[in-house]
Amino acid sequence: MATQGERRAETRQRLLDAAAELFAERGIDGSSVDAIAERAERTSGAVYDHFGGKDGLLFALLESWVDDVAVVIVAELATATTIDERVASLWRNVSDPPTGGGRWLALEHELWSYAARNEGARDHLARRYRAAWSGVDEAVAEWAGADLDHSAGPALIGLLLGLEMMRQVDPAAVTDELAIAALRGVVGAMSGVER
Amino acid sequence: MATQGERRAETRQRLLDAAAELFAERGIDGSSVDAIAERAERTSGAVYDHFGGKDGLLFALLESWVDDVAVVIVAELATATTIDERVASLWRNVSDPPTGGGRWLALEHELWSYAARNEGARDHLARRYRAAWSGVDEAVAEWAGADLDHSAGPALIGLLLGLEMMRQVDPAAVTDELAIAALRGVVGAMSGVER
DNA sequence: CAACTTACATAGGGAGCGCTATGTTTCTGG
DNA sequence: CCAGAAACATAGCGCTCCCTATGTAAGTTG
Repeated sequence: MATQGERRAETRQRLLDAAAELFAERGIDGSSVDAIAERAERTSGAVYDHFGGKDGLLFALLESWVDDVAVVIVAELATATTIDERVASLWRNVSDPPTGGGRWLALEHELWSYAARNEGARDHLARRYRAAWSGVDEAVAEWAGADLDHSAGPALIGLLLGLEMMRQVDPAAVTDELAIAALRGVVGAMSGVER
Repeated sequence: MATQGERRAETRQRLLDAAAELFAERGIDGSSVDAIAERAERTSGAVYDHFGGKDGLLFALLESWVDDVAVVIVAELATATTIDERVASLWRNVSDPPTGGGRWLALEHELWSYAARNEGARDHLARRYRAAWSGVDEAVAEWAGADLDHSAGPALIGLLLGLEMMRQVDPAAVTDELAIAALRGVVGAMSGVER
């Protein structure tokens, strides 16, 4: 048999995966602790022992999952050389993300809605986004080879999210070319290369 | 006494207003029918008589509320003359909307999450956004005085939504100047005026 | 003004929820 | 090998939710 530590680690991961799936599918409020435990092939007792409750599970999910995605994106960005390639890389990671099986945006929406009503979740979300902004700012400043007129982070991340939302409504309406053109337009506007 | 028609109309509006407030505050799942009715100073019986249930109330809310906002935005857009003014007008209507008391985005998020799990709501949302896109496309083509390289609707609406999301995380990070610069960048990229 | 209808209120059933208290099995340290 | 702890399972309490069935008062119609 496995050690207790191994058993515990696997149960933890199973619960996190199950929660991510169910939150995206049915919403946070729509996912009962029992349903999450059942999908993880455990029972609710395990959830309470590991995370103390539904909120604890949500916060733990937020931590683990964001770290995973950030690593992949940064790695792929480093291989691109032109601005178009970099922007395309960003867009690809949003429109066809490496993890989460396309339910990424659904979960993100759930977290937003939840954060709007929960201070702890709000702080979590704010930290995540501020970190992402400053990462983007550094990268864009480097590409542009100059200081920025405006912070590019909020505008670029916002556009990425907004484009993906629109693509969700109608995939045909947001082609890759359109997305890349729009993203390039914002990069240009923030770095002041035009006009 | 008022006529039955008047009574009915007022109850309907009270219920819609109460639902919009509560959905934004506590989420759709977090708002019970009884709580909505109580805020409207009615009882749950009135909700079921008027809308047949929670879903019916949500759909009715969607119809009425979108129409209201669209009218205001189109009217204000008509008074602007330069592209910057028009873009600023769009942004102002998103960042400081005429109705809903700032809870606009919270309700929008709720609807998105709900639509992800409900086909009827998904169709509603798609219709709304497609209408908004084509409206924006027509307007931008007219401003630019030329055909567009890409459909500007999805990119512009997406950026507006995304910027407002970022502003929600940190109001100081998304100044009006930044938002307008980014929006202008996208308009330029879609109409192909640069490069 | 009586019969009818409309508009909403009231009461409660049935189901599901989060969480706690406690039981059972598996591992670990001496 | 055996106490004790750790990891999870089980049972059930108290609450809330959506919805239906039914009651009642006000308005409408002939």
